[in-house]
Amino acid sequence: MIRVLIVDDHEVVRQGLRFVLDQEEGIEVVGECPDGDRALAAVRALRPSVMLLDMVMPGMDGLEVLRRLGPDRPAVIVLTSFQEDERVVAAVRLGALSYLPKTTAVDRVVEAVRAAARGGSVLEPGIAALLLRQVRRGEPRGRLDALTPREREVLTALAKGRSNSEIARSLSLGKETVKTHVSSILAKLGVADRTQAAIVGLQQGLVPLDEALEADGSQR
Amino acid sequence: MIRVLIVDDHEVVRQGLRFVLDQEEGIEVVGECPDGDRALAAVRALRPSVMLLDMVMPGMDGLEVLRRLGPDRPAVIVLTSFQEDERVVAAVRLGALSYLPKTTAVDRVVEAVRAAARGGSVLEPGIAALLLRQVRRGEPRGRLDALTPREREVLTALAKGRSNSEIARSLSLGKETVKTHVSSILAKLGVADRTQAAIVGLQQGLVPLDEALEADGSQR
DNA sequence: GAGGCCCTCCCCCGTCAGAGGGAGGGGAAA
DNA sequence: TTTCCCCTCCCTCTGACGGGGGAGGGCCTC
Repeated sequence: MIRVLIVDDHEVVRQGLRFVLDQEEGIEVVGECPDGDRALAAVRALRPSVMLLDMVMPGMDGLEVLRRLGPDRPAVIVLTSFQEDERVVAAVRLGALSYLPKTTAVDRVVEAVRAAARGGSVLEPGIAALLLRQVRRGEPRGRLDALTPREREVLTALAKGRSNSEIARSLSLGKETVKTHVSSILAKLGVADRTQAAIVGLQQGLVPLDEALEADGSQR
Repeated sequence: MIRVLIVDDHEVVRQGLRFVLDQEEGIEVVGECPDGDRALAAVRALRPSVMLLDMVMPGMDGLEVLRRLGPDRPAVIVLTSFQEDERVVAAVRLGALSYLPKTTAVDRVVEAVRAAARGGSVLEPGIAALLLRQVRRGEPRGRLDALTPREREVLTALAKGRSNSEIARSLSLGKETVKTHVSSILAKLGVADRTQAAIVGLQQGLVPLDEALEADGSQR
């Protein structure tokens, strides 16, 4: 029996997936979660063998969930609306077995679930092309891996267009500390200034482009 | 009987919606379409009273469908993944009755369908706030049409991560001139600094995100 | 011709950003 | 324990950035 956990903030999507998967033999949907926090808890509690994971969620997004999964993790299939996203590569690097756009036919989703249970992958043509392009471009070196967690936080804020003192305020730091972090970020990323660092952060999917300037929580 | 047409390129979403709506009394799903062309044909052929319309679709998108609907149109409920989008306003202006994020609970979707059949609207709090904000101030930031051609050129270079003097060199200008252009760009876009301006440029597609840091023309 | 916008360059001036030091505390690994 | 890295804050200093102006020339429209 393949135990599946569905993680998606859209209720219609969860119901649709459950409806489809429950009709399949040998597949059992053991849980649904609308966000990342509950997903991590559900993984520990339910021990699913396969997790269908949405990338875009309020609060903790799919990438963060992937980062925080322990070593004893389920096989992860990422199911998302965005193909052109740089986060495809990031997700694969973080251990996702399959990366399917939501436009995928339901048969393929079922196929991916069965493949994932065996450690296999299902690749849509569009995704395959994107991955190949990334590999070909060489040195995809998820350059963000060199950053410490704190630096990644700072870069996230920086990629949203915030100034040093705004970042300091939002992270409850002195602005000198922020400057220190920014300096090492620039050095590690090999870029010249904060604008270039912001671009790298956006390219690596640290912040979705369309959320980049929206003041989260506080307003500008 | 409320005759519903579902338009969405995601099969899981269509199945989920059909599953939910078919369980409701007085509601009948008369058709599903994966794209805009077939949606327009289905509207003519099936005469639905309510249409659930996705914004993001390959080929003709939701806005275009709204534009091309004749006067004898079904009540339209837009169902999409994007809240922060300026397309919310555009869709409402084009006659959409309700604009629901896909995170909406299924009950609310059913409610919206029944309301739409009577010509009514269902507003999610997030969308309501967005519409109010839009109404309150005419144009938000991000409009590149206010820029002069030269300013757009400068913003393009800026969005690639270049400094003022690099921009000056690449456009054969004095750097004081570049500063003048940058200042009016910041003013017209309503942003605080060059990083935010770069983000706007990237969001507006002035530079494709994956070409942002590549030195233009030559590589690396 | 006069007014308007755009492009170009110039000035001053204050602030911010980034480089290059140092330094203390904590935690993990040797 | 020592060692190393991370996080935090501090200092100085330079140059870039960005907000005020102004000014001349080109082009179009009225």
